[in-house]
Amino acid sequence: MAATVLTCESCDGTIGGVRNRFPTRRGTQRATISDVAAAAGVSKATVSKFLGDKGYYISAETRERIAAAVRELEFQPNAIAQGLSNRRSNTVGVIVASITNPFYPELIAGVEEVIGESEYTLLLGSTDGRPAKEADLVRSMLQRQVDGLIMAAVTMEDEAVARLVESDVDVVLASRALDATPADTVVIDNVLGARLAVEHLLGHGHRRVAHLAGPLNVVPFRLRRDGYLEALRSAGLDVDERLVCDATTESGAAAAMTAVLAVPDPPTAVFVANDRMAIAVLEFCAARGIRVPADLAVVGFDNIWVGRLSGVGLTSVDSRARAVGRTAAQTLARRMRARHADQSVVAPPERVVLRPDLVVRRSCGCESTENDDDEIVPLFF
Amino acid sequence: MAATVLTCESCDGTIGGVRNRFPTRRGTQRATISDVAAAAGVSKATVSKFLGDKGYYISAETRERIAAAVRELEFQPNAIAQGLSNRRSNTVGVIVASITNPFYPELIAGVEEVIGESEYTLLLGSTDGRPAKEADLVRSMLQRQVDGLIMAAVTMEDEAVARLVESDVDVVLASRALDATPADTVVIDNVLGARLAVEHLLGHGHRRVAHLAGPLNVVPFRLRRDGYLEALRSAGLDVDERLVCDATTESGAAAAMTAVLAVPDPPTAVFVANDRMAIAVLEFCAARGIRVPADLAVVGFDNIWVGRLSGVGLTSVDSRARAVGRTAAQTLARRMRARHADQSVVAPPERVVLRPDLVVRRSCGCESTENDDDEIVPLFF
DNA sequence: GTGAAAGCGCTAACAA
DNA sequence: TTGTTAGCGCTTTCAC
Repeated sequence: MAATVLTCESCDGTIGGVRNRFPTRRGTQRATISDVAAAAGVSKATVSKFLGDKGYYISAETRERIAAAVRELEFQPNAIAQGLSNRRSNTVGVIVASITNPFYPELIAGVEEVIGESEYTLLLGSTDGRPAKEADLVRSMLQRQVDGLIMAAVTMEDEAVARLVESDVDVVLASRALDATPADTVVIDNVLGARLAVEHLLGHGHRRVAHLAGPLNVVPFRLRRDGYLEALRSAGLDVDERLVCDATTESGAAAAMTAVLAVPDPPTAVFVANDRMAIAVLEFCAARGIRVPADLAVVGFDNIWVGRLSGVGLTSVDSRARAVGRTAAQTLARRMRARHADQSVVAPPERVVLRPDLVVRRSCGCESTENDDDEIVPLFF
Repeated sequence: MAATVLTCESCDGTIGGVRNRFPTRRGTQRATISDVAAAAGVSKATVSKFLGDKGYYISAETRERIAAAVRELEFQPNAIAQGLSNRRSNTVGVIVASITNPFYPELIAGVEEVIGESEYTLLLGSTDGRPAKEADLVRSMLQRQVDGLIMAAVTMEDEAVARLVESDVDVVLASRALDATPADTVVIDNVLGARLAVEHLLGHGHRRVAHLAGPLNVVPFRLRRDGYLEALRSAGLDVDERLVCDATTESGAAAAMTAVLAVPDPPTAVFVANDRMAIAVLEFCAARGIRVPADLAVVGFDNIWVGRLSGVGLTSVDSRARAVGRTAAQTLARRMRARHADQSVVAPPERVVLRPDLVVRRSCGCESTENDDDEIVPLFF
């Protein structure tokens, strides 16, 4: 049972003449290491050694007495206090652009897969693509002394990111690399991914391929557009500026598509910079009676799970969210371990580039070749 | 610029005869309140007062000097230290069953919507439906001194939850209510939701309605099954046990459906306990050439966004994930505020029951009536 | 083997 | 208006 502090009427809430800042609080106070020490009849230091089991010698008898006290008082070490003393919080921050875009939960799950095994806990933040919120989150996480930070959403200026990377937290970028500053990075090859997509469409015989881009101040989107351009040029095709546009919302996507399709000699295919937009395009087509892929072939990017549903059948470039998350977490873990063990030798930054794959389904004009791998994942949760 | 600690060769890393535990660390040390105090030529206390701006009087001049020092040193208060001193971490934990089930990100987004405005940060955990992991997460969050906890996944024993609720953290249950112990709770009426679903199917003339249930040790799933049974009974129909079954994975769902459809006088409709499973059923039907809704009408539960895609068209009971998250966060915020302000008066626990709605689309046999509300949400992130 | 003491960075009560 | 001081709960050094 935890130490219960009773409301003590005779007591004036004073300790050594100085008023206690936290007189009597409602409920049950948590036991502290001092309580345990007192109960076991030893010093705090001994209890601490016992708890840390870092190879200190403690007599079997003392050991047993402490264990009993811990059990009795249901003692749980206060991680905040430990953190202050150790100068580490055992906590890693993960900043994503949007928790409701299925890409990110997948990435987070990858991070959890590896971090969850350790003693670390995840501090999560979602920026909704708002740079201000991103800055806020970074600040707040640094103040909370995260030991490491995975940034899967960076709209910040390169320079700000660089400052962060050079600070004394370990940072892994999981969305874009930095040109000037070397930093641990795990990304996919966005240019290649886009080329894969566009080349596939060209392979189907399309010559007028549009591109629905994301906001070009976000690096991966810019790279995807670059890949699109490259693919066209390598095929000896001219780029028609009117076929490249971006949109911000569902209705915006519809408007953009309307505009693109109104161009003389309209596109017969479109490469969309991410699946959420691609799906919006699919919906747009369904509503307008535009047949996919007969009238318009569509390829997306990210390969979120929705795309594989038989009613959707979206061909998409797999951006390996889970693998990115996993790799980023591994890189971070290695980094943190190194810092913990040794304070001077710094390994050079790692830059992992994962290879995206094109997952072919119906929307590009192929027969769905996919051998839909039955997931062994529980469906309830 | 932050205070840089240079590697000082002449210095023996000793302070007052006692060896410093953290000699010289790589990189830039963060400035502390003492650094600021020194730089501004005032005491720590004054700096603290300045930072907290809790209406302490500080001369304009001092104020300016401190501000300058803060700026100069890029001082960021250490939230861990603040937490230790204040006995609060300004952090709230959110435990969900699965981050990759779209229901939960939606709930989390709701929580963020209201918590994000405040100074609190989210500590996130996903249990994957594993009770052991759930227990671990709770422990770890308590050790990290979360000020509040939102539990959107409870497989724990009632009694354990009750102990938690009676502890000195504020807890809001967002998935099930407790029978014995009063506790802040935000849930939807699962029984009603299930009735809505089944009654709708009965309204379509179905008389043989199957139920694909979730694991019945999880309260909401049990309640949904109860609602299913109630609806049948109120309609004067017999319950055929063979039409009620559960499954664990995608292939399991397929097996369950195969079994159910093999029963003599097979069902013409099925009410599925959540959308992930319902979608698995839809996929199953598509693969087998079973037409939905002609051969089999399907209604799910949760109304995850995927259902509204034109290629899916899943009729489903909206479980108001976002609203639940938002409400839970508001309740929690109120609770934490109260605790912060006053330590004795305890408001009675709130129990909010949200009303689920049936969202009608094609899979039940209706013409899709849905007026698909263009979201004004950005599609990129 | 065990304990006393100092200190992690911050806050608040009280004195000046 | 500002400073002194005593913690918050824990870890580690160093002395016993």
